[in-house]
Amino acid sequence: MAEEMLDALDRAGVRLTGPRRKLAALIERREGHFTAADLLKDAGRRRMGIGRATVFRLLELLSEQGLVERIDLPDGTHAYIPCEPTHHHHLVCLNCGATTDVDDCGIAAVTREAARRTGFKIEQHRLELFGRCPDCRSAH
Amino acid sequence: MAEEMLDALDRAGVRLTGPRRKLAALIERREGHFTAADLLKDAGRRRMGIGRATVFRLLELLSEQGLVERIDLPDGTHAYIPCEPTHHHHLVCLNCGATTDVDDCGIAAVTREAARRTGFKIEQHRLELFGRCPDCRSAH
DNA sequence: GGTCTATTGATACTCGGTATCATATGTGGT
DNA sequence: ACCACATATGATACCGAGTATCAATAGACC
Repeated sequence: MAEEMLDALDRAGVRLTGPRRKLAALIERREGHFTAADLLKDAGRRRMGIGRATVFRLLELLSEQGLVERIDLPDGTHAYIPCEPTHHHHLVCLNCGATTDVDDCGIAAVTREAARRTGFKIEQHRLELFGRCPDCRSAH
Repeated sequence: MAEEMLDALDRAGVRLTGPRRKLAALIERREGHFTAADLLKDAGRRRMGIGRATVFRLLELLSEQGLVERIDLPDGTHAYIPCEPTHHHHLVCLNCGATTDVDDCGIAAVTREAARRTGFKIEQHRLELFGRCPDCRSAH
């Protein structure tokens, strides 16, 4: 997956620098959602001298490429999650933070219906689902 | 609608103070979404001496009562919109910022399907729709 | 009106994110 | 393998949204 990110960066025509490689590796070993501060802490712990700005810059790049997405958690805070660059929605575990992607699932019909009722022309949507992942459910 | 807010505050057992009344009135005359800074500017223009903290405090109260909701715009910024205290979703005009509420529209089926596919137990969801409102569409 | 607690506004702070800028480093051409 | 030069970097300063603190104020109930 770090490969995937680096490929995407390459395709985007940006340089494959040391900090970017290291950060991609750190993102890879993360599970669930994470914040920029989390990444920075990871980097700091390993004494890679990576600057705050660099972290934000990479997250922005990756999010332009759709490999990472910024979501809004129910408590109002932001987090990033690694994901596939196709349109999809996120399922976030409220307990452990694990995330999964789900594709359409019938949203198209919902937006069509909402458009019909309101007269809006709907151009984008965002759907986020929150709950308990299978692991956290079974761990009673 | 300012009445509605004040009633709700009263019901919530908090005091109906001057600043709260004034801010409720300001929210009422807003159209579409707004930020805390917008409200503060409104208040400043009218030389009501209302503090920053007070604005945030009221928005928090109102959002606990479900009369205002904080949404995440596609550009990543936050905004508040006045709305009904029942569960619903928001339609936001990307052009003028107008908002409407829509209720279920078939989301329940979507979450059920997503739950089936992933094994998650879904407890909350957030759906935001963005597009062009009827007025902005007709204004070619 | 008086009392007492909730609320206020000023101020300082935190935290996520961005702008700036001199320095360092990939990259493509030779 | 080297060079040149644009791109990326990290330090630092900054910004804007939101929160904590706290002495002063003002609702609410008697």
